[in-house]
Amino acid sequence: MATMRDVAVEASVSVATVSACVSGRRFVSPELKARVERAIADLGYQPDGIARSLRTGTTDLIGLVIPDITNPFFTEFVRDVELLAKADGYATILADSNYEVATEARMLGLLRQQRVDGIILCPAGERADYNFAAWPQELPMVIVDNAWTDTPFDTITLDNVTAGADITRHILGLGHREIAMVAGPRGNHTSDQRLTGFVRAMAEAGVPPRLDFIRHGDFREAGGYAQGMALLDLPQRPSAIFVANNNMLIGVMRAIHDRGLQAPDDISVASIDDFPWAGAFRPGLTTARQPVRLFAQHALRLIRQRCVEQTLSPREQIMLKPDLIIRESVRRR
Amino acid sequence: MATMRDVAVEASVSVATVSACVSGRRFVSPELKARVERAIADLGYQPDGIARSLRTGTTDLIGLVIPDITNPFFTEFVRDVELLAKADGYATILADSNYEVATEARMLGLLRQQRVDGIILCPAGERADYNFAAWPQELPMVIVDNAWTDTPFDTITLDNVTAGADITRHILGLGHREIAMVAGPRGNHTSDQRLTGFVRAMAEAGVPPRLDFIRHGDFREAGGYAQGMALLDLPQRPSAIFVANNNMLIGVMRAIHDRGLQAPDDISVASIDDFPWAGAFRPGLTTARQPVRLFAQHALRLIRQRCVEQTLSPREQIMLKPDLIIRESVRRR
DNA sequence: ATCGATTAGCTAATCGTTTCGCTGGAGTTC
DNA sequence: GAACTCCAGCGAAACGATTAGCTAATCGAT
Repeated sequence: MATMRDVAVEASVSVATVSACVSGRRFVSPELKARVERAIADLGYQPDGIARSLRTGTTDLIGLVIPDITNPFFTEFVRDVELLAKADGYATILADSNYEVATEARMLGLLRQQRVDGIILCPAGERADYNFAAWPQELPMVIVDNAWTDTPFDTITLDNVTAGADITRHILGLGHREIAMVAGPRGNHTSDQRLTGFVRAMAEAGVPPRLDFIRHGDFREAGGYAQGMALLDLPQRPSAIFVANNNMLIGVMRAIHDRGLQAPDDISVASIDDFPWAGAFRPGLTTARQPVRLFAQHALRLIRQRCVEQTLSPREQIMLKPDLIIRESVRRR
Repeated sequence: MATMRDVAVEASVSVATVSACVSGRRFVSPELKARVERAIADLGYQPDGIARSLRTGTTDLIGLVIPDITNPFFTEFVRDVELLAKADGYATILADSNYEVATEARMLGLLRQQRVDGIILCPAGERADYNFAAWPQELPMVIVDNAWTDTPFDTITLDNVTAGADITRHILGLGHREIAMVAGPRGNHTSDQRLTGFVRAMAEAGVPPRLDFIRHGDFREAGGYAQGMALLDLPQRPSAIFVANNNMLIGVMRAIHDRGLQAPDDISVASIDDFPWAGAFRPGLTTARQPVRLFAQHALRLIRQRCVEQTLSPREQIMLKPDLIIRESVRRR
């Protein structure tokens, strides 16, 4: 590989001048510039990003840590982040924590070592698991999606209470009273909020939810399947199921299928998180869609801001509203 | 941030000794080791990966370039690559080319600048668009999925002809004769191969395919929808449609839905590429599944191999068989 | 005692950039 | 024409690790 020194020799100038040409930060006379550019082309020179990073202290890399890229919400989020980052001249290091807090911690450490310019974290677990007192304050991090309120970091979340309440009100509005919920893991912040929304909307309607209609899954398909099965096998099964996320929804749909039932004829279904083909199959699924693109935009804006700003502005806690997308999976009762 | 020098001062040893402790490559007496470790803990020191990389010439980073992360095949592939890479101590830089050859080229250049240890490329376009003569031979690259045969690189692909033929034979075997195909873009290698398999199987069965039953989409949902619509609106519509990939399948399903038809009652459907919830909806979709995990394993094995090996072993061209997954979307005729 | 082998730990060079601060010639002002 | 200011271009010092090569201490063998 040709280095800047090689180019300098070839063009009979100093390395400083080559650097000036490449970066364009200093004026170089047209004559020398032409010589340097020729030499660069002749040698096929490409600047070494590592050396540059060492000197400048900036890598143009951002770290993106998510719990499960297979979940369409995160797939979409990764796509949007990568797209916008690229447009800003950043590359993205992707790390999938597989919902394991230990893995997540390892990856955060690794990103720190790689000297990324900023980190976007969609946490796998709960507050108690983290020790952010020791976090280097020159490394901006923004927490997206599953954020608790008392971190020192910027956060971006869905208004999960509203999302849960909106879906529940929609189901209630179509005449259902026997409504079950497949929530996420007990103690998970996001799950708790969505459950709160459900309970609140039910209370408003004067329909206290039955305890055995509230079940906790794992935010993955298997959990949805298991909890869906449990609900369907109840002596008196619900007339509608509200599922707390997309993957568990898939599991619930499979359970309904396996019990020889049809949605929405035999049982109605709705969930939080939209996905690209939620409308492509029968039944088209009614969902509360998260504004994923906005999540990505805010996250990158915050990182850029924190990277350049001198005086620390107060942290932002952004909470965005869901969009209710009504398709066919909840039927009037 | 504390540097190695700070640690050295704190522990009253030389930087060389600190380095020896951290890397474990040299023996250090227990006494000094303890002092160094104390200092590291006290200062919260973390080694600087950038500086290390500059010196050692290795970044423990691999680049992964794909055309569309939203496509479940690539989502799964990204997940597998990242998972296996992580286990090997590599981090993954993700780049989505959005099926644009120019973007892809930009990202390849960027990865080169970042001095990644290896690149896994799922090409967006065709051979003609690339100039790999100038590729630095110390940077291993393996081409996955949409690979042409005359590159200097290792390649890993599905046996696309077999996949196309398998699906077609399955449809033929259930009594269909009026079979249409929604292929990918004209001139795309993968698409051409799948089409070849289709034509070959039809010819074997003595059923020459009708020309207006062969249509070219864009490997994305919109194209599938458009071509599906065109097929459904034909005066004599086919009894079965073979779709060349998953995303176009979604589009075709939507077209069938929008025309008030049902699969497989009114029309049968099958495709290449499985996806996680292909079986979760009605109808469960019959597909030829690509062995994604194997793709990832081979790709990483090849990169590791090329990174350490002294003498250049001949390039490998790996071609793997699909798994036919029969569900309900093709009905006996 | 002396020599050589062994070894823990240190000094300093190195990786390839960026950038501070200097130099020397050209242009401007009296 | 002396005294100034400019400014293009250069030399050399960072950045923070790794590591080759050296030093000095220890030990055993002669």
